[in-house]
Amino acid sequence: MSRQDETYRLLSSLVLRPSRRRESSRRATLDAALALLRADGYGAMTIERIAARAGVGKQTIYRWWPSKGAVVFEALLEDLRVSLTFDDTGDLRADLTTQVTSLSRVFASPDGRHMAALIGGAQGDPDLAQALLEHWVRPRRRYAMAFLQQAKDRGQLRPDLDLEVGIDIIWAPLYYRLLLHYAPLDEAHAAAVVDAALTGLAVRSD
Amino acid sequence: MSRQDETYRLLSSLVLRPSRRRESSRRATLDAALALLRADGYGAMTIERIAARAGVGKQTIYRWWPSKGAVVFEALLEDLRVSLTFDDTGDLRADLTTQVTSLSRVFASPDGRHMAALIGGAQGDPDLAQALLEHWVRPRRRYAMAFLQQAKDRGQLRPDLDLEVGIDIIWAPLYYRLLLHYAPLDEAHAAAVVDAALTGLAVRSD
Amino acid sequence: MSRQDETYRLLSSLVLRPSRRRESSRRATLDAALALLRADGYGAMTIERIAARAGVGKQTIYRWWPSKGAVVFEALLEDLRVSLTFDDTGDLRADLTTQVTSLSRVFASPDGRHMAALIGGAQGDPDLAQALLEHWVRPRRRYAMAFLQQAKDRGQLRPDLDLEVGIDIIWAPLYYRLLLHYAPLDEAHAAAVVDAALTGLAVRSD
Amino acid sequence: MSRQDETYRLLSSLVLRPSRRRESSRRATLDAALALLRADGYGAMTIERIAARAGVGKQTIYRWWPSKGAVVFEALLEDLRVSLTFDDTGDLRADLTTQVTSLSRVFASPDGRHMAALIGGAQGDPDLAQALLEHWVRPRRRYAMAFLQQAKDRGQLRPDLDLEVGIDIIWAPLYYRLLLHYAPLDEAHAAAVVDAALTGLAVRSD
DNA sequence: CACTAATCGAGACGGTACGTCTAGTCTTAGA
DNA sequence: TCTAAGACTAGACGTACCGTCTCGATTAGTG
Repeated sequence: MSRQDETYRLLSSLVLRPSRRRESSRRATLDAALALLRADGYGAMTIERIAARAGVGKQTIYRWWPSKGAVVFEALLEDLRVSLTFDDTGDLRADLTTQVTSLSRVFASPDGRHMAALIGGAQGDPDLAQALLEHWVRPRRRYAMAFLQQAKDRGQLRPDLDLEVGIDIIWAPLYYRLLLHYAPLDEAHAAAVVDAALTGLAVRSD
Repeated sequence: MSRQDETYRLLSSLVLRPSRRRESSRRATLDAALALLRADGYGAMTIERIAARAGVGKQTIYRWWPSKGAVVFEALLEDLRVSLTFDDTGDLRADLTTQVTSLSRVFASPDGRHMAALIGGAQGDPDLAQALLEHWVRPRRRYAMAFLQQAKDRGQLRPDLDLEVGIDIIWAPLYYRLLLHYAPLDEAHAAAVVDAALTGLAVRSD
Repeated sequence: MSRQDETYRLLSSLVLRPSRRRESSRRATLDAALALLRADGYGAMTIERIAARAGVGKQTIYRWWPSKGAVVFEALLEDLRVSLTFDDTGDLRADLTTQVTSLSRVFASPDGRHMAALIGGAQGDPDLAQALLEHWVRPRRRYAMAFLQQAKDRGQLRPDLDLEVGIDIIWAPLYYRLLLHYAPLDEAHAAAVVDAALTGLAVRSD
Repeated sequence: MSRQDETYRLLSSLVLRPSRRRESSRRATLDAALALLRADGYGAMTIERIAARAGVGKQTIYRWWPSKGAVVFEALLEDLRVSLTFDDTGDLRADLTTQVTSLSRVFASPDGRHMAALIGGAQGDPDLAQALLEHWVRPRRRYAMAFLQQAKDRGQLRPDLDLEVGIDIIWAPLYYRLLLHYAPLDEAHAAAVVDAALTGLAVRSD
């Protein structure tokens, strides 16, 4: 390849980006990925099989996604459409419980296992980890942060509270149970977590 | 052979079972696994390489461990020796902070990445998941439970508190940060989590 | 995809089949097989080692040959190029002796051991047996048959003779000595066999 | 071990040789070998399986036989008991035909495939080759030689005939057909071979 | 008749190769 | 030019046997 070709290619990929990417191949790939995920589970999937089922060349997948996890995550995310937004009724405890319960239900469903597998896969796949952070973790925390900030502004939360830590305390237990299989995820647990987080474990010393 | 002999033979083969497992092979395998883990990371390891480095037949590994993850976990656990026990000075907040900080330090160290990889691997490896639950999660929670129960008995915790939920709220954030890579694990975070969990997020309504 | 397209696709895959087999891999495989055969002998060879020496993936070998024996036989046959054709000088005894001696020399050479190993291997490898029959036994017998038929037409052979049996009697002793290691193969033996076969063992009763 | 001990040991092993070999183990091994040969064929057998079926330690087999082939050959030979002796009625052609047909029948039976497998195995197993030569080939040829010598003495065979070559010509075709699978072995073929060998292929030139 | 050493069954061991699978790259024909 | 198809190198998978090596538990023959 000549120097000029190279330059052109670089420019076009960054700037012009005609993006001859064929939408039909993208769709077929994601559909196949989702179908295989639901049928066989994350571990049993391979890029080879996704390509075969999608009627798409392997190269086409490697061209547009950095790893198996990235394909599967995109497919699952597109399908999952878990609500990000909070109802803000003013009843802090109720609104939080609604939100936490909603995620808990997803985690308890078959798709919960797939999320777990993806988080698991991300431990050895930086691209997937990146995608997960960007398209799952950060948006969720952003909305939660806004919600809690409003509650704080209304004086419903301790004024000295670090909201990042608050989010950790409320949501981390769901991920813990999802990934450690210590005990099942259910609505009672979700509600109890919100309750304990808001009230605190310690007796009131004042 | 007499009937009695036969019975004896059967019993001895089932019950006494001298288990001719050779300790030297076990040691070599675990040492090799640990060395490779530290050198290349969990993802880059293979049973083949563990066997080669240990100077052990692959079959010998497959004979005694159900999966790569199980070998690595046993090796890491043996080496880690993270303290399980709590100092119980009576100062609940201080004791919890000490304990949580200690685990946080492990998670922040290189071995934290290995623990993350193992928890990740457990999502697709039931044997590893089982081992993790049995030899990591449950013992830790058992000690934490005893500790919190004593605090509760002393009247330091809310009498209506579900201690399982309490443990979740205190420790889950560490696993969350370990696995989701949202933000680094450090001592300040550990202390803030303990603090928020004990005090609660909400303003005191009374 | 239209119905016609589908039909075309099916037909082209079955009939046209461009066979994208890469000649360079075929060559490297056969060369490596021959080199290993000559160096270590048939028994000590493995598909693994052929692949390694050829710089070829194992799968590529398994894709195109049904067994180790089939690869080795193809390699040896390509290299051996034993003459099939007969000089037909009209002197039946001399021509046969020339031909039998020629094969006897091959059998007495190092390649003879390899042929023996291949015939041995064919006893438990139907694919190799098939290849041996198709590319060694049958062509040889076809030429021998044509030669003997001409001699018979010229009145040099008994008119009631079953030529298949005639071929057996002349050539089988070479295979017998090759495989049973009863006594060495040499030119004197080859000539004696031709002589005895033509003349017969019995005294002439007329 | 002292020098004297060593000497004693050597002597006793060579001379006294109490041979504590347990006949029951030998029997069980050979029976198991034969059963597996008949059930699965030579290629599918392993020393491991023979030992397991015989209820015998692998070491015991390795102690007394040099290779799988040697065990199987001993087992088959013990069971086969093909007649070695010739009826000598004076009718040379008839007696030979009887004998050749008898071996042809064995080769055409399932045990023929096993003999073929053993001859095949002998190509890569010197111990088996040795056993085959000693206990199959040589005894057979010895008897044939004696028989043909008598015929020669009676003036039924050409006085200048090399009897080794004569034996080759008569019996080799059976081995050829057994091992090359060119055409089936049947009684007609056996008779035709004897006939052609005795009479010769060529027209009588005198 | 007890002793003692070879033999036995069992099966773990270090190895090697098997045949399969998938990764990720490369080649080719066709749209 | 980009795609699908799929062949390619590479190498791990988990299994099967190899032949060697303990390990106690039988056996014989000997002392």
